[in-house]
Amino acid sequence: MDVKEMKTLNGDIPIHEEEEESISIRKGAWSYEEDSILINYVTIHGQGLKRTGKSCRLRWLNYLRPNIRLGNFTPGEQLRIIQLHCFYGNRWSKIAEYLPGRTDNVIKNFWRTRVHKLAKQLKYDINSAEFRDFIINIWLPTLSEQILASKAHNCNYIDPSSSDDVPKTPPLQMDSWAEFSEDVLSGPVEAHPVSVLDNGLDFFSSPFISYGFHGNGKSTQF
DNA sequence: AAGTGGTTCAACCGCCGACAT
DNA sequence: GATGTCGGCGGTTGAACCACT
Repeated sequence: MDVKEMKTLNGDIPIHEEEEESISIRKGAWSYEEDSILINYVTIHGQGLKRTGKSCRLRWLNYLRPNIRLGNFTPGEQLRIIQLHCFYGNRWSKIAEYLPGRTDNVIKNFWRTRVHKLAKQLKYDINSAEFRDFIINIWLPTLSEQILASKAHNCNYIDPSSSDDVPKTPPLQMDSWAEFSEDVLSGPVEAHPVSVLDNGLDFFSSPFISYGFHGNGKSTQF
């Protein structure tokens, strides 16, 4: 049973999600009314799933709750993740606060699959200065180009991560980051295929987040 | 078509801190 | 203060899927 279901069991009118956020979580001893609600629910629905509360919670948070965003990360989201990871490290839940509708789990998966894979294929240590330079000098500028191209291509799209409700991306502590303007980071963002760049990078070779890197005898995708 | 290896991502695990008793 | 419970977090696993031979 999810939180919203519990809140409507009393026969009250359904609670809007905005209101839901403002309702404080009760702790401590259960009241008679709460016991009644729980008994009624189990009477109607049975004890239900052979799942732990922890498992149910995870399923709800990562997949079922309203406003969850599924699907591939946009260039803007990727840019923000990379930027935020430089600031917060592996604090995935913190990073997720800046990406509405995205969970810490999917961000973690993105980092561990796409980014680690890229580092491995380029034969860089994920924490090395060389890989950091690659990100700053090649990957991020390319993402920025894609974002700007998307802006030009689709003026009506609004990037959810740029809404006023989302915390601003924290300041980065590397000089190179200053080169990336707020204009790039705050504008509308959507993935669009981008043509081959003149430096030999072939980005967006698939409709999903998949890039090719050809150079120095290395060929990879991330 | 079948086998194999690589990739993705949802789910699980273990730890830790907060809180109630 | 001691103990137990629970939620949140980051790390890890494994099933499903995909690409290639």
